[in-house]
Amino acid sequence: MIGLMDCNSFYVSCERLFRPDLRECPVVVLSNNDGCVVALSREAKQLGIRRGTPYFKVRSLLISCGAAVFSSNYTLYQNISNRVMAVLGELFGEVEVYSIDEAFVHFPLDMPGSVEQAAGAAKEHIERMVGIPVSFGFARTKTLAKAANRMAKQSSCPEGVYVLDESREEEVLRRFPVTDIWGIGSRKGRWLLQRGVVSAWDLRLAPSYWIKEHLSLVTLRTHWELQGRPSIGPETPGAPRKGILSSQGFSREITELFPLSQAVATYAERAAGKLNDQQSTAGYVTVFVRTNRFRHDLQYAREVTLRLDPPTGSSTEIVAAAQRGLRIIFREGYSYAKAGVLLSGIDLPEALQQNLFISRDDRRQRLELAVQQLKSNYGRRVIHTLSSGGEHSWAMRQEYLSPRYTTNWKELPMVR
DNA sequence: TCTGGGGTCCTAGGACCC
DNA sequence: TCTGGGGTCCTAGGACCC
Repeated sequence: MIGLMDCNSFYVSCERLFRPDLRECPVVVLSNNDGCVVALSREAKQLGIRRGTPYFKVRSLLISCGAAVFSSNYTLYQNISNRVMAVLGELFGEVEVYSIDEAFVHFPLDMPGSVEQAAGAAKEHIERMVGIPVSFGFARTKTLAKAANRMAKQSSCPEGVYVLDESREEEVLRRFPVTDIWGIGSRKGRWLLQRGVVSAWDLRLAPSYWIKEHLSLVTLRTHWELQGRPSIGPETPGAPRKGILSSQGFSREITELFPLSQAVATYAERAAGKLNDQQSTAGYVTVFVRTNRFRHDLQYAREVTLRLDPPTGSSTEIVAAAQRGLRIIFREGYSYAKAGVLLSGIDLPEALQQNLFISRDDRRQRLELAVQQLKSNYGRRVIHTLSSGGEHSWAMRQEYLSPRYTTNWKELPMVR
């Protein structure tokens, strides 16, 4: 059987780990720029707040209820996630990490006891070793395991473990809304509802040719998975990214070229850093800028893609290209709210097509290497291009950031 | 005042080939 | 009068995921 482990309200649980005083209290975690609510504790859900709600709309409600509010602290969450996955790996062997708070596991045939017992023990062990509450759903396929996991999170399942045996599939899927199935989003969900496909069981019974014709191969796989035929393979572990995006909204709108180009340089450098981490080169740089999409006046959004020939991993070349791009799309007279840099055409250097007409500058390569070395030893911001430096008055808002308890010597939790 | 960021895969359609 | 059939590769955009 395939199992899906999912951390309960993961970001909230990470914050609570170091703030046990918040265990009973409503807690929310905000997106970048403290924009939207992206994680909620059970108590916060009971206040009627939904994931994705803009913070400014619920701020007064949260304050009046004595809720704790946090900015996203990804450094902390990623570190806690690594710990959860490591413990999971000790218990189940191979783990397919699907997201920061989810992983698929297999129940090994030689494991003693029932699936329920093993998952229950694993849940307890993770909570004891790392301190994060998790849920397990087991079933014949990934899609069914996802559904089982959802069952495990319901109040009717206090153990937090749900094993969806084949014999129980019909009973469970008949009550399972089609719109809650993994792979059915809002668009397909609406389309299916209009045609009387209401439950997961309905989708399982629908004719395959009808699904293939009107929906897609992806939905056909979902349909097979609901029938118990595994159709979604494993993700390749450690596969290099095919596109690398760094973008961010500004904490205040920008009208001048200079701060905008500073921001674009910063994002380009961040993207180049991720590119270097996977030791690849990029063939294209896309730069985009846009005004506040929630405003009705003076909308402007444009992007441009420049070719890097030959492909490069050099942060200085990538920054320079991004700034060239910005000068092409920048227009005076607008208030910019967001910019971003996307790297694509990504390849490993071995696969690199050598450009016969341009010889690589050896000194520049040595410089790149030295810069990378410094960054990996002393942190990403220890050295940066001049164009990304200076004061970032537009920098992300993070008013409620918790300390990086587990990854920074200066921010270790104190026990008094 | 204030509305996230980062990915993946698939499909359709165009350009091009024989 | 009559205008094939089969491919590949690339890109943009859509839908979905967390």
